[in-house]
Amino acid sequence: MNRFPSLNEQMDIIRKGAEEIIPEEEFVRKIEKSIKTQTPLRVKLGADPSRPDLHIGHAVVLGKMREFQDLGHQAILIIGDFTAIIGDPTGRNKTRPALTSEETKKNAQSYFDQAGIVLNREQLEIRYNSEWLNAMNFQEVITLLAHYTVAQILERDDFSKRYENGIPISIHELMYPLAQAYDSVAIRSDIELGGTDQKFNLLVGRDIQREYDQEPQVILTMPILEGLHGKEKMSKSLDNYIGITDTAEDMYGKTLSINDDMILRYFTLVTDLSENQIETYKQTMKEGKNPRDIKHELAWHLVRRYHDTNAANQAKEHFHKVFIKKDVPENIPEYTVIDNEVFITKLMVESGLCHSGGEAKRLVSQGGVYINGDRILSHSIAVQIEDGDILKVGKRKFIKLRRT
RNA sequence: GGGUCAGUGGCCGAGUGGUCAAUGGCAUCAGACUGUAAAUCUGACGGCGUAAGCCUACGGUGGUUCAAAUCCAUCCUGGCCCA
Repeated sequence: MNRFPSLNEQMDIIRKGAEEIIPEEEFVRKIEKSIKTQTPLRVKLGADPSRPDLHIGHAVVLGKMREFQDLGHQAILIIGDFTAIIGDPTGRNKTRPALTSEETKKNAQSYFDQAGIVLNREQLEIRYNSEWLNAMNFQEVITLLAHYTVAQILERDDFSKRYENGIPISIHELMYPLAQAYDSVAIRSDIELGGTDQKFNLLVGRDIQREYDQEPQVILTMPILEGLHGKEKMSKSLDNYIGITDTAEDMYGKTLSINDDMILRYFTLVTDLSENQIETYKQTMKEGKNPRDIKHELAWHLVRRYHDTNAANQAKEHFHKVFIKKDVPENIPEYTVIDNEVFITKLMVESGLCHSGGEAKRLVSQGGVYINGDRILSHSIAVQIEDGDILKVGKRKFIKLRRT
């Protein structure tokens, strides 16, 4: 009785969507050994508690972790509560602000709540890296640092670029990869997952484990998911993301606004469909089916994964109603108007649809404001409001007006 | 410690005494076209005001001047060179 699937079955699942497995032969050997000895592999994933809002870009690597869980391996989520006081410099061109320990704790909880949507919480080992990093004394820190050289650290191109461009690098930032690498030693990880942007940090883990006489971990990198417009990576600050906790309607709608050429990539990286199913979609698209229709399928599957089938159906219906038939959505916020007549710009600001009068004025003169479907033509007029009137600003902001 | 250069709107980056709410690019927003795609085109893009106009902004503070993002002093932050 084997508790693990065969090598080939495992490899097929694990390779899906993965960017790199380094080194792959070593990984195959680990899997073989695991099957032979009936011992689960220890699979490490670091969570950065300084960014508590997860989006489906983060879920790419979480999904891979889940696949390892489903194959019977031991998932270990490292909450980087200690390393958060450094702040991962990856991809940054400036030093990150340090977090207080309270913020970190709060964020860690919220991270866990969201990651739990994708991961199997029952089979998850959660470790805080302050457990061992806080316990190190200065001598132990020196010992760790002595295993690495400045040249090795500066190989990382975001460091070297900053250095060349005269952008400051604090000493403590250089220690980040080593701290993260030490996590691998502390939990004796067999494999560590991460985005391709983590490749350097993950590789340092191998070196350091070797220095501490451990069998080095294998690393598996997942692609970084592009945001909705397909240019930059998905990120909250660029506002091109689909949040794990977004409503079903938002998820559906945002998915529909991605570029056509990202449809298959999204299928592979963010849905739980098999490669065969995805191949079928690829074929139908090749045969000339409107990509729009495939995108609707994608959106449906995405919502189904993060909510459920029912929510997916409702989101689809909602989308058709509001954006295809251009009806007014249900459940829109209400705002109570007191006066008989109000200036349109004032109303837009007071009801929270605009940040300032200037913005409101601009929107009106550009023809983006409607009451009950009629375009408002002048920003300097007062309008009569009836109970139940619908104010629409831009493509998707609605408010229902109430009279007392 | 010494020398030197720099810090401008969400970002990049012009401007070096008045015509500067500050050229230009990116991002963003609205409109047209569509499939809430993409590409393209048009326009907007500090706050308050229906408007005339007023207010706040060019690292901080203080000063010179009728007038400063622009000049001076000082402080903070960073780069580079020398020690």
